[in-house]
Amino acid sequence: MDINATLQHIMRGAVEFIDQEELVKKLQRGVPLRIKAGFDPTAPDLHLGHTVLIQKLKHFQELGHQVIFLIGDFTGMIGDPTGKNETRPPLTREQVLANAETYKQQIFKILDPDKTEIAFNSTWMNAFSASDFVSLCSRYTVARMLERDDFHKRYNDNRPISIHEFLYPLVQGYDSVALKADVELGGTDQKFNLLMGRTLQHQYGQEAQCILTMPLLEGLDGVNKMSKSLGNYVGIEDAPADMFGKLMSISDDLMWRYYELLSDKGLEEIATLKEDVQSGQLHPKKAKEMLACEITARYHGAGAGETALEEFNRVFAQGKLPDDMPEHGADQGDASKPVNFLEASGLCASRGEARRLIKQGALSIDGEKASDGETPLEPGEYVIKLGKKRFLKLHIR
RNA sequence: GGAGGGGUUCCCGAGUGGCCAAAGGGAACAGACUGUAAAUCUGUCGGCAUCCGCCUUCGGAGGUUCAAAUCCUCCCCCCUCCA
Repeated sequence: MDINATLQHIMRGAVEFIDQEELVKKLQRGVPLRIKAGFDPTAPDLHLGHTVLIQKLKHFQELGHQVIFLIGDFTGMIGDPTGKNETRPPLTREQVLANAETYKQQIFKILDPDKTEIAFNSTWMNAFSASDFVSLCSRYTVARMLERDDFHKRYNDNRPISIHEFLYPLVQGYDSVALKADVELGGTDQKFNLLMGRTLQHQYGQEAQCILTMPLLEGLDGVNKMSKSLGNYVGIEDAPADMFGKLMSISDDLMWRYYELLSDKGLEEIATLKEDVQSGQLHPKKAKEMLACEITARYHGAGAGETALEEFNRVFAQGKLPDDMPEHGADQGDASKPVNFLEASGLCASRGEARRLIKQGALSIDGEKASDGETPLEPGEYVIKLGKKRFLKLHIR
C-alpha cells in the first residue's frame, strides 16, 4: 500500500490528526509504529462508543503497526477529571487483572490478539519516586493546565478542581514517554491529554507522538455522548436481541451517523444508501435493519444478526411473543393478583408502580388488555405483557 | 486565619414555619400516533394502603415548636473575596 492509501485508511472518520507530515516521516522509516490508546481499568463494559476508537486501532493493525492497549490502572486512582467523579478508591491488583481479562475478551472481538500488546501504567508509575513526580510536575504550568476546556469551565463556574486532577493529564502524557509511542488515539475530548504526550516526550528528549482524535459517538438519545452512566448505550456484550432493538430505536438522522462511524461499509456505499432512502427507493426502516444486523453480527457471529432481525419483526412488527421470556411462578390467591406478581417477578419496582401502569393500560394478559390489578388469576399458564418491552411467562399454581 | 455564599427528590433547580412528597425543566415510564422509529400530544413519575390515610425523604447529628426543607446549636463538604 502506498503512503497515500495508508493515510486515507488512517484518516477515515478521524476528526483531527496532528501532524500529518510527521506521520509521513515516521512511516517512511518502514518500521512498525507504536500505536497507543489508553483505557480505564474500571468497568470493562465496552459499548459502541468505545468501538469507534478500537476499530481505528484495528485499522492500524491491518497496516502492520504495533497496537498498545494501555490500561490506566494507575491513572484510575485519579479518575479522568470530569468534575463528577471524585477520587476513586484504588483497585486491587486482582481486580485490575480481572478487568484486564474482561477487556481482552471484549476487544479481541475486534482486534487481533497476536498483534496487540496490553500494558499497565502502574508498571512504570509505581516505580516513580516523589522526586520523579516533582520533576514531572515542573514541566507544565498551571496556566496551561487551566487551558483544558474542562478545567477552564469548572474554574470559571466556581466548581471545585482538586490538585490531584492535574496529575491525570501529566501521567497520561508520561505514559507516552514510557511507551515511546509514535501515535496516540483518543476521543476528541482527549485532545488536551494527547497533546500533553507530545509536550512531555519533547521534554524527555523523545520524538513527539502524532495524535489522532476520533469523534465521540452520540448515544441512543442522539444528543449526549454514548455513556454507560447516561444509560444511552449499546454494550458490545448486550444480548443480540437487545443490541438489535436498541439500534432500531435510534432516530433516522442518528442512523447515518452510526453508519459513518460504526459500519464497515465503504463511504460511497453509505452515500448510495442515503440517496435511496431520500428518493424513497429504500424504506428508512430497512436501512436501519441493515445497520443493526451488521453490528449485531459483528459481536455475536454471522447468523445472530439475521436471527435478531426475525425475532424483532416477529415481536414488534407482528406483535408476537419473544423467544425467551423471564418466568415466574406464583401460588393462587393473593400472590396471583396482578399487582402482586408484577412486583414479585421484578417486572415492576413496587406495587404502586404496578397499579399505575395498569391504570395507564399497560398490562395485557394473554394478549387481552387487563385493567384490573386486584383480582386473582385462576391456576394456569399466562403470558404477561407490560408496556412494549416487558414480558413474563407466569405459572399460577 | 477573617468575611460572605451554598449543599433539596435520578439530574438541574424553586421553595425561608403549616396549603410540601416539595414549583418548573430534563431524564425515565405508560398511552395515542408510527417503522417498538424520531418528533409531537396526553398522562405517570418515594413507599405502603383499592378512596380515608399512614410511613420515609430536603448534607449529618441534636434541639425549639402543636407543626421544620424552612428557626437554633454543633459537625461534614463546596465556592467566593481578603490575608
